[in-house]
Amino acid sequence: MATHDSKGHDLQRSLTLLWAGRSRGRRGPRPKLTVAQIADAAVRVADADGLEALSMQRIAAELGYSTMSLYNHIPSKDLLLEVVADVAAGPPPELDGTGDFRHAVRQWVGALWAGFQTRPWLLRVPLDHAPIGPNQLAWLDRLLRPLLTAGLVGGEARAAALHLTAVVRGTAQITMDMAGAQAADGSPHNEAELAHALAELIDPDAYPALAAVHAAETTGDRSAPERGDGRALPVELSFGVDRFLDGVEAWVAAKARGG
Amino acid sequence: MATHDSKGHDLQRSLTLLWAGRSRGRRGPRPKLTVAQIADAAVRVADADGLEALSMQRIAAELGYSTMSLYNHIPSKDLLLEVVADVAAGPPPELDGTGDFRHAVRQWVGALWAGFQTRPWLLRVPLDHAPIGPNQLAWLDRLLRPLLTAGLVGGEARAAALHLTAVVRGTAQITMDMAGAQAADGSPHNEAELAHALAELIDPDAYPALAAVHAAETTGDRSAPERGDGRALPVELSFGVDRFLDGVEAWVAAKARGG
DNA sequence: ACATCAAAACGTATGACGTACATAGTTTTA
DNA sequence: TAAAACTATGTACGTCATACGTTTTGATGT
Repeated sequence: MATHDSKGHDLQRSLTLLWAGRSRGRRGPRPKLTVAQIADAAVRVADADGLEALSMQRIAAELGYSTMSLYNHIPSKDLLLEVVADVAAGPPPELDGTGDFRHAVRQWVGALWAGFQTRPWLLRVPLDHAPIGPNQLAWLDRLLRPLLTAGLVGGEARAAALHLTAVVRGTAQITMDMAGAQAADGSPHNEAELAHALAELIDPDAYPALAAVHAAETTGDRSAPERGDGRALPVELSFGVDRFLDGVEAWVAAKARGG
Repeated sequence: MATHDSKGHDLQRSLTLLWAGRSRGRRGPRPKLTVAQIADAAVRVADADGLEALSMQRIAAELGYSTMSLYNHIPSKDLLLEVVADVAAGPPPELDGTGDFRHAVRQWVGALWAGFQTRPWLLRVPLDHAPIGPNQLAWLDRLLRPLLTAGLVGGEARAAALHLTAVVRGTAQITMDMAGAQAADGSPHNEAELAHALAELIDPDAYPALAAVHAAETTGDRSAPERGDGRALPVELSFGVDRFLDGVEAWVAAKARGG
């Protein structure tokens, strides 16, 4: 009854594992296999064949060890995945510190987006608590810097950072999975086929707004929502992020005026 | 070689399954078991014990059928999950059409957020392509309406809708998973413990901005980022969404002035 | 140099999973 | 009534995470 089966969620274990704070007992052979090596191998496997191919057996094979040897260094696959996610995230980009906070934020967004392009499987890693890995924290820190210099105070900056992180994550999940699909085999259900198939389902009575938008995009009326102020951002993100930054700027300005 | 193993991604199948366009052959016994029944049972299981408990055997047991019977109505578990996700999403909320687009958008955001609270497992369902289920489309349509009346044109409204959907999804994923953890067993690693444990890891040299924000929030300096203009939205969302809406409003106003 | 012994590595085993396949059963049409 | 078309079931296979018991290893205390 006490053990609700429930995944451990052992925060302590997660932390020590993520931060490599191994206690290293005194006796016995020094481990030739390390958590870092295991995580690296896992990243290699996921990069090659996706997250669903990332089995303990596969990782062990990659390293030339037996499956169960891995469990001498990590307590479970779930915990390993946390480490893997942090390792795969890598260090955050260096941003321009030249005062233009919009530019810096856009750089950060672009870098995170690019990361998800490079490793789509990162989006499939189930996250079981707020990010606490060294790299995850570094990414967060890098985003907070321009937000703070822009004039946001603690709580606001935190909220804005959450907003931006969520946008990139969510947008990537929603828009990107299609890409993986068409590459799979020769089946040509590209964007065109989907658009066509959908068009027949969108009953203008049931979905008036959707039909209107769809119609507008099919004809030449595509009033391009890109732009901003020039610097490159993926189309899926630019409009939303730019509007958000407009709002943040206005907020800061209003605060300054107000006192 | 041609079959890259790759999951089917059979768009046609997905569509006909999602839209219940069963061809219903002429001969043979009328099926007593339907896709809808299976999906409902699946939702029941996921609601009760989470997505990881959602096995074909479990669904079959729930319905009193053998495991393999399910495969007479659905081609694979992946496809079933698509249907389940759409069913579980349910119909979108009715929004105020009283001209206040901000209010309507906030209502929508709040409803989606509430949905993810009610069914956290929806966030774990892997999405393999853009939403094409009836309910998913209905949600999208409902969001597009206030955005269009606000003055956004086709592509902009689409981008804004994507932005908002992504924000809610992403924010829910990032902030919410913690909640499930503490409920599991008696282990008391609540927010407090995590905050404490983290505090020791946040080296101000390595993470200056993060440390600053953290410090500001620990002392009484919590300049609350909530507010907006009063209507209830979850704290995690309100600041970001309100800033975004500010930006959208300004954008529309600028367009109106510009011609 | 040698004995000690914790830790590393390995092999085997278990139970759950998705689903291919062959079979048996049932109802509608010809 | 016979055949066709479809549903339901049971068995079987391969893969998964991981518990457990055994063997191997090599740094430490003597």
